[in-house]
Amino acid sequence: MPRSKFGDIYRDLKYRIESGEYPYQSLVPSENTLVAVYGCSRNTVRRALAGLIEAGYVQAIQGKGVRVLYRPAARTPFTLGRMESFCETARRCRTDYQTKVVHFSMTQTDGALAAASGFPPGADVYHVERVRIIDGRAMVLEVSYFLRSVVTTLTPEAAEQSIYAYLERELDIQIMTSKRTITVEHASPADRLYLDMGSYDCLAVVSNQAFNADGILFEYTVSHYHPEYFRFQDTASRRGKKAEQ
Amino acid sequence: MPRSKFGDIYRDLKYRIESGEYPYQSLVPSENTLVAVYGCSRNTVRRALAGLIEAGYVQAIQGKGVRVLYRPAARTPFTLGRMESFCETARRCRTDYQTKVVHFSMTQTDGALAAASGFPPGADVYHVERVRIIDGRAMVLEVSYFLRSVVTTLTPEAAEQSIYAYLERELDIQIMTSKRTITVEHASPADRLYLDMGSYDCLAVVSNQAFNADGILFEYTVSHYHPEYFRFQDTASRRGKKAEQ
DNA sequence: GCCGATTTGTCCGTATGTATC
DNA sequence: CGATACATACGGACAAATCGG
Repeated sequence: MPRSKFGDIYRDLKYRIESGEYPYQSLVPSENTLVAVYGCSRNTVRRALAGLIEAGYVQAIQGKGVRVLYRPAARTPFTLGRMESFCETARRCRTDYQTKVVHFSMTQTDGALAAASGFPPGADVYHVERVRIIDGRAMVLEVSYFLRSVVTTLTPEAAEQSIYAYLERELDIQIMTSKRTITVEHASPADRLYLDMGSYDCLAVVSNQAFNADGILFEYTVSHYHPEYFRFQDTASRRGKKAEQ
Repeated sequence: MPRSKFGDIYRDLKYRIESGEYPYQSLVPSENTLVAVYGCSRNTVRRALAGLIEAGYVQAIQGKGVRVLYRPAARTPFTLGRMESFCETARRCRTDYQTKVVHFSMTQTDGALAAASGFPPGADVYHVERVRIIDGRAMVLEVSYFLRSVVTTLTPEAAEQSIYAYLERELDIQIMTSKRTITVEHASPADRLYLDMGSYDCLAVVSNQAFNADGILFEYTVSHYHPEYFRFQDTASRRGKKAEQ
């Protein structure tokens, strides 16, 4: 279901760039040309281009054109980026994976958890701990808390599959905003218990806060990644000089 | 120098949010109200709001309003985010720091470096290695390559200070786009030689490609961060459904 | 160096659709 | 249902940067 015209144009241009029709360092057709091609206003074309800029696919150069910065990745074994869930990432990378629920309970946030998660103190939450197994190796330990006032019902069976698919399909809950913090920490005894750490004594820790369509913080997850299965990509672009201060 | 009206509005709203005038979970004034307040068109207000959404400060809810998601950070000792240089980060965090140039040379890209950096093979580059010392502890090892066809002159003295300030002031080179990849790796002998690794045997590795205003890749830097001084923050928001595929 | 054509950047006004209350 | 609020789209105008003659 093509929801918007600028979204269609965005996807079309993105596809043409990925397929090599607009190669690295070349200029895509000018905005006025695209207006004629797609039969829309210049504003709509510019919104599509803004999306490509944000995705790091192109860069606009005033007076010159829009240059392609995209290059096909030689190999991206397991790249975490933007707003994918673990299951989506695994599917995209065509890896074989499995999920094991090692803890499932209902509890209330205490002071420390409230401070770390951003939930109000004393709130009812589901507490779920899962181990992600990739190609037979336990690679990720995820400790999640879901606010029960939003996520009314949750079962270990749903957690065994994709929780996000369950939330979206059954409870009609979508993640609209996601705030992440990445750090590197010593592996804890729990990490050593559940994960195949091998020669590593550290791991990548991703703390994530998810907000639903109403702007309510409803999920807090801390994911512990084995170093060999952690990779995060990001693109930053300076637009107009807005960024400062 | 306020270059744009939507940039002014963006900064003003951001300041009001940070100062607590629009607290967490509240709704900022409606777009039409802001149009009246700032005396501009709705389009301009929306561009300012789009910036705040991307920064994770607010979230728009159709039919309801724009909700504040920002909360003052309790403790952010050394947060790497968006498009700051090391010196800017250090200044923002008011930490005492120092830079030591441990290598400076001119060379050409070989096959491996060309593949990793994205530079063309055989290109003339400056090769700079620097150690960042924070509060007397060597915490970051940065290995950088600068394309000489863009960065025509570079000296160890400029590298000892802020290279970006030098590039911007002296050579009028600005970073317009920056592509980053974050991984976690074992500490190499060079890391152990230069950094105070303590009990850690891993570090955060940030590979960075920087493009200038012409969309030319001119810098490739691999930064090795001590785990205690690495923190990366990021916000992702789903807008319009554009993100899929 | 100037000028004009091209191209992106900013801004305005308006109309219509959709979701919330 | 109507009022409010955000989402999408169109059109036009002018500024700023680039480039070629």
